Amino acid sequence: MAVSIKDVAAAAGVSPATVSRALGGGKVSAELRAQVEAAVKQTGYRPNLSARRLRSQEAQTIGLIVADISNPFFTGVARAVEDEAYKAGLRVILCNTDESPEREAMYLQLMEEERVTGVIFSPTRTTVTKLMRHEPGFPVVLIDRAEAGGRHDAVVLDNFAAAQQLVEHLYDRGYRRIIGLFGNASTTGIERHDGYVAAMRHVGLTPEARFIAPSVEAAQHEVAGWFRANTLPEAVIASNGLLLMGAVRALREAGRETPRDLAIAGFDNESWTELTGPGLTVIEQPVAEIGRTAMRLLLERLDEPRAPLRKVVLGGRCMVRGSTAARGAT
Amino acid sequence: MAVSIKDVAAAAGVSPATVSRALGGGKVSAELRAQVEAAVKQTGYRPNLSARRLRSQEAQTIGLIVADISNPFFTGVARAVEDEAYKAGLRVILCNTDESPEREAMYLQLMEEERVTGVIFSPTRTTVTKLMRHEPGFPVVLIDRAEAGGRHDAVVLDNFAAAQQLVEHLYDRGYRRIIGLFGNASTTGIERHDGYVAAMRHVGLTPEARFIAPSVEAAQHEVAGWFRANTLPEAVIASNGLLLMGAVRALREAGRETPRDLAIAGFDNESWTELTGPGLTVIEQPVAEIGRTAMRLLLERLDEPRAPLRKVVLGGRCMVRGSTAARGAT
DNA sequence: GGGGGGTATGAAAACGATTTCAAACATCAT
DNA sequence: ATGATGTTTGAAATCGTTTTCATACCCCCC
Repeated sequence: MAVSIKDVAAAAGVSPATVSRALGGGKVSAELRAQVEAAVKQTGYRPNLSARRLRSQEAQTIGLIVADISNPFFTGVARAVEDEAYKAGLRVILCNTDESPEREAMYLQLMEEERVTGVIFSPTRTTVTKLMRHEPGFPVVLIDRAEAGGRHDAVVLDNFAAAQQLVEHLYDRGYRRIIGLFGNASTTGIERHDGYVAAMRHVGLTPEARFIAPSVEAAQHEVAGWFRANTLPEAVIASNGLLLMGAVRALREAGRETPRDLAIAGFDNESWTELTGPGLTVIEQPVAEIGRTAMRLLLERLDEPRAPLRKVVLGGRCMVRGSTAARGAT
Repeated sequence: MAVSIKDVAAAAGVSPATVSRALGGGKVSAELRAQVEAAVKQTGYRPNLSARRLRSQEAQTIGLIVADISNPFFTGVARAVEDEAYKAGLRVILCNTDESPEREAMYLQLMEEERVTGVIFSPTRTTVTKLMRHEPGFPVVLIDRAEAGGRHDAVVLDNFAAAQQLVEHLYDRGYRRIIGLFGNASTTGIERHDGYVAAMRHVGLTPEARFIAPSVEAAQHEVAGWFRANTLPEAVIASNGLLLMGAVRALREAGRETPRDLAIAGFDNESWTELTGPGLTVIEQPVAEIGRTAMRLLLERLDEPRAPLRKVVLGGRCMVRGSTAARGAT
């Protein structure tokens, strides 16, 4: 069917071995190399990657398994990972799990069957514990979410400190009754919750936390409930971009405004947070840096499989905008 | 190294052929099948996809090459494609070109080397003409953007009609001086431009179109220029989500408001368009439907390679929001 | 009881590349 | 001139599957 290395060899009047060497950068006389290149051009030869991988036993491919491809945080990370991988001569298989443990398991198995070189992975809480049992046949670098035990390299945000920052900022601006909204699928939700609780206690306030599904709808429903029940707090902290959007939607639907009726702060500096109302105060994550670091950790791990585990913790930056203006200033 | 089908065969006391048949759904006695399954479990066997693909000559994999993975339009399409592919037992390799013809060429070549079953592709204008020369070794379904000549199946929005709709809507609301902002990388920009011009002429207005790079920054810069030069129109139509965001940003930076100072309408019903200012009037594209249809066309093409070409044109829906409230109503 | 027809199984070929190994040849020092 | 050494090339083995082909077996019917 398609043209194989044998056809090229025949056309160039050399052996398949020589063609392989000429294309793979081996030692070949300039004369034969030219013949081979001409033959390649003439026949329109394209190497068969399956055959190459089978024989050489290296896939030159990494898997990138993210929880939600429509979340700007992950697309940002993906972009950085892809750029770095490309520089290192590696291909990337991008997989989207939608926070579903079943799909995570499916993709991890697929990665084994593809015999990938390594995997960068943002697991759900469910899988993170399961990962510790069955050891896959490739190194794994966790991003965004890490295990407590820490059996894999990881790069994460300093979630505890970031949540603290938000609480302190709101406290400084005069807000006292502050509810925290956290995603229940990931470990980041827990860490941010812990930072929130610690900071609240530290300034002498009573923490009120809600763990909900990581979706716009769940957050919107939760916050809308506060309006209906007339139990609106002074401020809300949303643990990620989806929850943040849900909170904003609920506010708009109720015909209210931030910060007059409810101060809002959250995570993920998505481009729309700048454009809604007076702008939303958020923690900006160093997205590209996370992707680059994950790739670097993976490459180093491949180089040195027995090196000690490493967990890189990056700091977030608080972008203050109008949604947390000083209380009563309006 | 890893456990192969021979190891399983040895463990089960059968031949490799039998193992292959047992796993592949061939005819095997219940007894042996049970032995094989036990052996698979015991040895932890995972088939090697490279070997399988090499021998069976079918990749069971499609490539999905999109122009911008951080654009919600494409993530929406990708999600639908992935779901459908999964149902059909196909894997998906997702590639992001960032509207770069070089990366497009690179990925198309990669797809050839992977010997993929087929490709779904949103090409730049540059590549769409080049595609017509070199015929790749797999069927291609174009999405979002199609060739004029039409050598490949395609599924696109009715861009002409959608742009018309926006112009008519703005005209009805009392706006007269309407500038159109179009992306210069894709064929959609051209089609939307044509619809805009036709509709403007039809109602007796003078079209004023600008072709710019498909980025937030380019649009922001363009619109900001209008403020500086004091040549602000009454309304602007932005040809996609990025340009729309640029226009909104420029407006905010100038401290102005929509629709009082400038009416805004555009394409792509991204979730933030609902949350900014009084909401933005946009054309909603049937994202999931586009993905599903593309996958269906591809499967049908694989089934019937010689069937006549098909181009599916889907209609958009106009979501009217506050950014195009009747002129002077405020 | 012997031949025909189907079925389950295994041996071996094949997929398309890389890599090992050996052979051929050139180079150079003795 | 001879042997040692190194370099370039080709023949053949190999990677882990699937698939073809042959074989052995069973069942049934005449």
